[in-house]
Amino acid sequence: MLTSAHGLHDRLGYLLKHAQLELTERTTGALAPLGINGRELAVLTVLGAGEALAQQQAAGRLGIDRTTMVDLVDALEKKDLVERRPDPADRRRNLVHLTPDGKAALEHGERNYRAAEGEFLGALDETEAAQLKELLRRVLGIPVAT
Amino acid sequence: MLTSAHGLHDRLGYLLKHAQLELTERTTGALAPLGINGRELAVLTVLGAGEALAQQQAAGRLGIDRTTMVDLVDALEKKDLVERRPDPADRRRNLVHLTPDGKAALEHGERNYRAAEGEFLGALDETEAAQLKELLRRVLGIPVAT
DNA sequence: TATTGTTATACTCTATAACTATA
DNA sequence: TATAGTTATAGAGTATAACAATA
Repeated sequence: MLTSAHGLHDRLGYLLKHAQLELTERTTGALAPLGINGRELAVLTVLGAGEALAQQQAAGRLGIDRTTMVDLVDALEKKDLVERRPDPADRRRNLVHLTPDGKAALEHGERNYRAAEGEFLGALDETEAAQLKELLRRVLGIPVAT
Repeated sequence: MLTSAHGLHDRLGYLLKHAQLELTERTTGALAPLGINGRELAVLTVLGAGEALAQQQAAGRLGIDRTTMVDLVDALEKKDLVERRPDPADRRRNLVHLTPDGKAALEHGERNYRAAEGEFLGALDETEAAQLKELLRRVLGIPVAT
């Protein structure tokens, strides 16, 4: 049984699953002092990237469902990190704005997230870490940022 | 807004999540004709690696809970792919054996899984694909197979 | 008619606590 | 007392279907 677990450890599904589990654990811990989790930081990130987005636009960028977005925005609004405002141009839409607290949570969260990710990638040097991300982006068909 | 989604696409959590989602979709489709999914193939893999394992041993290798393993073995047993046999040396334990059908499902499933994984990694050449896996193994602290 | 947000509902994966039978 | 398996239950995260308001 020389290659006992080889079948498992050569499987990309296993590697991705356990990488995600461990990374989530680390980032959740790093964000807990801010009262948010990784999913919420991701929402704040897309909302803070440019002008305010409607819920469905934000959901699209995150690759989640619009019904899932409702609860996420609910939670962030309850913490006063975002604010729903009806779009004057199309009153079916809620434009979701970051509050000052939300902008602060985004900034601090971003820093804490980066630190946690860096620790998770501790076994790799910076070139290798960048390489890992680049390979994943290429697999997913995400164009290289210029 | 040149780097519009940069904040997201540079985040390992986002990349891992979406890689796993797409890979799961592909492998699920590739295994569906065999009547199993990726998790079940993983169980068959650890059970087929050497001598029969108790449920809790198999759960440990997969990194899942023993209570989760119960339902997985239930499902596989219902499909006649595995068989629970009390361990004569310790009758609290169930040794889970692959049936002939289970061995066939493992072999065919392994082939289909590899094919699906290969398609998912289609944007990479073989060296890069191996590199991606190796980087993930190092991050997870999985020793290199010799 | 079509779309945005919402609600209700359900399904998957997971874990915790309590039970049973064995040790 | 401790452990393997089981059961009941509950919590995330997700999606589908149906509804109200608006386009």
